Amino acid sequence: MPLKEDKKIVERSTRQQSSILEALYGVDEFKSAQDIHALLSKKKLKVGLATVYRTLQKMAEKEDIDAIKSVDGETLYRHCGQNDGHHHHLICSKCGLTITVEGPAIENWTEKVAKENGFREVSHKVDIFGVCKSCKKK
Amino acid sequence: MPLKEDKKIVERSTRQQSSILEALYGVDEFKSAQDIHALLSKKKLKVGLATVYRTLQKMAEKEDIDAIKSVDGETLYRHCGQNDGHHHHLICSKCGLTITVEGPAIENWTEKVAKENGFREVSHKVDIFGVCKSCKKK
DNA sequence: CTTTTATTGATAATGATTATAATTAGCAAT
DNA sequence: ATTGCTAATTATAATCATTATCAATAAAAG
Ligand SMILES: [Mn+2]
Ligand SMILES: [Mn+2]
Ligand SMILES: [Zn+2]
Ligand SMILES: [Zn+2]
Repeated sequence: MPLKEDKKIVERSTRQQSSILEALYGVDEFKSAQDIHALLSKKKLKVGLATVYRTLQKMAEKEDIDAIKSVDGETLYRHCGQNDGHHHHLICSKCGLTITVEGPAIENWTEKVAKENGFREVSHKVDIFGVCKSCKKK
Repeated sequence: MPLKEDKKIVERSTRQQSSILEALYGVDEFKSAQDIHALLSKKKLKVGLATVYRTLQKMAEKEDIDAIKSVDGETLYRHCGQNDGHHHHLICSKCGLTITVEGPAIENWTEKVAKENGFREVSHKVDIFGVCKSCKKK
């Protein structure tokens, strides 16, 4: 008789996951789990809050979406269509307008600083918050 | 009779504030409000938790101490003796070892990126997390 | 269809931070 | 030394985002 088979982790696709994905892809600002949940509710799509949290985290881990922490500690997610690799953000703290930026300059700098100090497995998070031009006018 | 005098906001010094200050100056790692509160309790110094929170925030606003957000969202404070101006940190996520670093490179970069995109009142927070040399050995 | 178990979701629990409101205590003037 | 003003403190309740539970549901495989 065969011993316990290797557990193979099966991925299952669900309507909930699709809904969440779709909702996030529909906006191009950073949104919190709560935001997305509210957004789905408004569309009469019933998805549990816990599921929204779980799904967004999982997608962020897989790097399918970007995650940042707002100034007041909330985790925000965003789908960054045009950009696959490592990058950073310039975010308007008034309206949420987000611009994706790349920077060999900082990449090199953090690398260098870390190396000089004998650090390994370094990660950095560089997000710039400010007020965009159109918000400045008001 | 004199009308109401200009309200002068008086700063009052208290034993609580001194205790908190002292506690923070005694360590050179980033500590949370809760950490400091526990630390004071251990020393039989009774200071309300709310007071610790308030005092640390106020000191951070005044730039007397540095504040960062840990990966899991906690606000951490540290007294950075040798450095007054704007700077960043290289932090060991295992042991908390913190190295203060300055970087004209990123300063210029963020400035440039912001300007190019018409952003104003920008602020950035660049903290590098990694594993220090001695932690790597273990 | 049946089995397996990943996934969901209602809800309770957590945990950091903040608000409240009554009490305490600097400090300048008397 | 005493008083008055009000900043500061503190115990406590309230918030609020996020996580843990765990029974119920439903993909995917056979
Ligand atoms: Mn980078
Ligand atoms: Mn800087
Ligand atoms: Zn804006
Ligand atoms: Zn270390």
